[in-house]
This record gives sequence, structure tokens and C-alpha cells, in this order.
Amino acid sequence: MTDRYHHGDLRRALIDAAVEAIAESGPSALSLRAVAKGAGVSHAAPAHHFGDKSGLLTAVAAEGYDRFADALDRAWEATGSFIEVGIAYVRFAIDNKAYFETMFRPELLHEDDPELARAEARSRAALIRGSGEPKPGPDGEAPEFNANALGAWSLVHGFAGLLMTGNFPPSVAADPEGALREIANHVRFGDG
Amino acid sequence: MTDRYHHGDLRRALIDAAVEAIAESGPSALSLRAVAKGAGVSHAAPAHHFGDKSGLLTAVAAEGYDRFADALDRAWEATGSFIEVGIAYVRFAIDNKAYFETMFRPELLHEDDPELARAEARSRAALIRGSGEPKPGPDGEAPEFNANALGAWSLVHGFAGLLMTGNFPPSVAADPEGALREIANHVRFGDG
DNA sequence: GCGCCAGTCTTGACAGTGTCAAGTTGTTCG
DNA sequence: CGAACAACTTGACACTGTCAAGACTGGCGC
Repeated sequence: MTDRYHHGDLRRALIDAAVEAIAESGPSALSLRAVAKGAGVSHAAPAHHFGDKSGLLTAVAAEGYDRFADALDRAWEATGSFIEVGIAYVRFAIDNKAYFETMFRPELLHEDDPELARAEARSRAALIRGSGEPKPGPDGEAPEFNANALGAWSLVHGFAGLLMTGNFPPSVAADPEGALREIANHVRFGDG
Repeated sequence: MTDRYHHGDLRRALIDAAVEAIAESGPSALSLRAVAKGAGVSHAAPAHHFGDKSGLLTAVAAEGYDRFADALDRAWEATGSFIEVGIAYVRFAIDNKAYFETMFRPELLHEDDPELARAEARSRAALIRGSGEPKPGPDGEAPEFNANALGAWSLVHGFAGLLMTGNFPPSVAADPEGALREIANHVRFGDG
């Protein structure tokens, strides 16, 4: 199946190869030719499916946002806990480093891609839902972030980022989830 | 001065050109040859001063960490306010996008560079000092981050990151400092 | 059952990149 | 003055993304 002229699902294979490569050296070091070689096709094959190198990265990011939304939704539905959604946020970053890093590097992506926009919106919705203040817009309009949600989002996002860039002391890096739970025990969100 | 064979201060000129280029397209898109051309020297000149492309980026990051530490120190000394240090953190990220982005991309840097380590340590110290809990180690050992400091650091770092990647709604992007102050009004750090 | 066509992939080329080796120019100091 | 040394240049190499052109296939209508 993988050595036919018509690959079967080359698009899938290329994304998988890309994710693997990104996991090792980051999204900016991705080589289209290396990805193609990894999938056993010629160096120009990716262009046909993704147009661009940015196109491939955009596809990875979109898939990442979908998986991210799934993870956040699962956490909220399983626990109904604001904090557990935050934990899931960080856990996703750790377990899906390649996806997560790609998602938050807009300069490498086609920001106008509709698939990306759709998946991104899903994640945003999951995040707002999990922020504990579902409060649908007064006339059914899209719900917005309030100060508490923005603060919580910033906190978990920053925690994930600092963790992944190696900026935390070893004690935190050894047990990130524990450290985050302790932070949660010390932080209170209120109405100012 | 700039067109002599011996440039005078080519190192400085290259860093400046690099910062300018990074501000436009991010650190991963930096082209050594373009930087060299911008400084009016041959394409291999940068190698002599920085060895590597990573070497140049490391120099930029180190200088960034120094400026960052300065900014945090200034904010703390001027106000003695925990919150104002956080504001200064985000303001630095906005005003020095090129430096800030480079500082937090370890995969592009020589992480073992002593200059980088020194400047990084300065920033870390400034951050701990500004976190409001100076509490020097019992026996003069380096002070550590506690849960409150980790939480506050994560919050401002995440806020800066999400802001710069365009993930915040327009209302927040239009007045980031105001939004951050409002978040600060809603968040309380305590002892759990 | 057959031909043809749209879609899939390959081949070859191009300009641009980082890095290395060797050579050239300038400065400094004995 | 000359010799050692640093700063920079020149040329080459392998590698990259992208484009144009061609080759192969599977499946469609007839």
C-alpha cells in the first residue's frame, strides 16, 4: 500500500512524518525534502497536497487544534472542573509538543486557511466553555472572554510555554502537573 | 566608519541588523547573508564574530536578557510594586518583540554559551526580586520560585505570548496594558 | 472492453541558504 | 621595517523550497 505509485493516503503519511520531524527539531527546522523522503516519495510530492511548506505546517496546526479541542472538551465533560481543563491544557502541550509548538507559530502558517480557522475556533470555544463561565452572549452571539478567563488562559499557556522552553527549575520540570496544581491552590479568581 | 575594511564595530552592526530583520520576520527566518548585506560586508563575515547562525542569535538573546533584566529592575525600583513588574514584563515583550521572541526559542540558540547563561541568570534574579517575595535563601543560597511567583510568572508570560501570536480578541490587543491590569484586579495570590 | 482524462507523483532545474577552506587586506607591535 | 595577528573576502559545497514539464495510473463515460 505504501509503495504504490498512487500512495493511497500520502497526505496522511506526510503529516505524520512532519509531526515526527517537528517533535525532534521544532517546526522551523522542518525540511520538506526530509519529510518526503521519510514518506518514501519524491521531493516535490508534498507540494501537490499542501502547495507550500507553510501549507504542510498549516495542516499540522489545524489537526493540532482539533485534537486540542477534543482534549479540552473531554476534560470538561469528564470532570466539570475549571482546573482540570487547565491541567488538560498543559498536559496536551507536553504530550503533543509537535502539534502545540506548531499551533502557536503564526508566522509559519497560512493564517487565512479556512480549515485552520475552523479548528482554531473549536479550540477557542472549548476553552471558553471550560473556563467555567459559559454565559452565552445575550443574543446568542459568540461568547467572549472575561478577565478571569483571560487570566486563567494566560496562566496555563505561560506555564506550558515556560515549561517547554526549559525555563523552570528542575523540581517543576520533574512534576509539572503537581506544580500546576499547587499554583492553582494559591491562586484565586474573583470579581476584583 | 562603516565602509572601512576593518569595520570598527561590525559585531554591533551585525546584531543591530539581525534585530531589525528578526522584528520583521521572526528569528527562524533570519538569513545570515541578508544580515551581512545589511551591514555592508561579505556573506561570510558574520561567521568570524559569531561562528554560527545560532551564535548570532545567541548574542541577540543574551543582549535581550540583559535589557530585560534592566527593564524589570527599573520597574521594581521605581514602584516597588509586584504588579508593575508584571506590566513591565509584558511591555518589554511588546516593545522589544525581536529580542523577546529570540530569548524564548532555545532550539535556535547555543544554550551552553556563558554570556547567555549570565544574562539569563540576571533576568531570573530580577524576576524573583520583583515577585515580591525576596526571601533570600536561608544560607545565602540562590532564592527559589515559590508557587505564587511561578503562577504570576506564568500568567504574564502567557499573556505576552498569546498577545504576540494574535490569539487575543481585538479589544485586548488594542489595550493590552489595560487588559492586564484588569486581570490583575481579578486575581489574588495567597497561601492556598 | 476501451480510450481518455483528471489527478498523482517524478524529474530536472533554479536561486537562495549556512558553512568551510583558503586567500587577501589591514593593524599592531617588536 | 617586517612579522605576527586579526578582520574580512572569495569561492566552493551540499542542502533547501519552489516551479515547470513530463510520466504514470485509476477510474470514468462510452
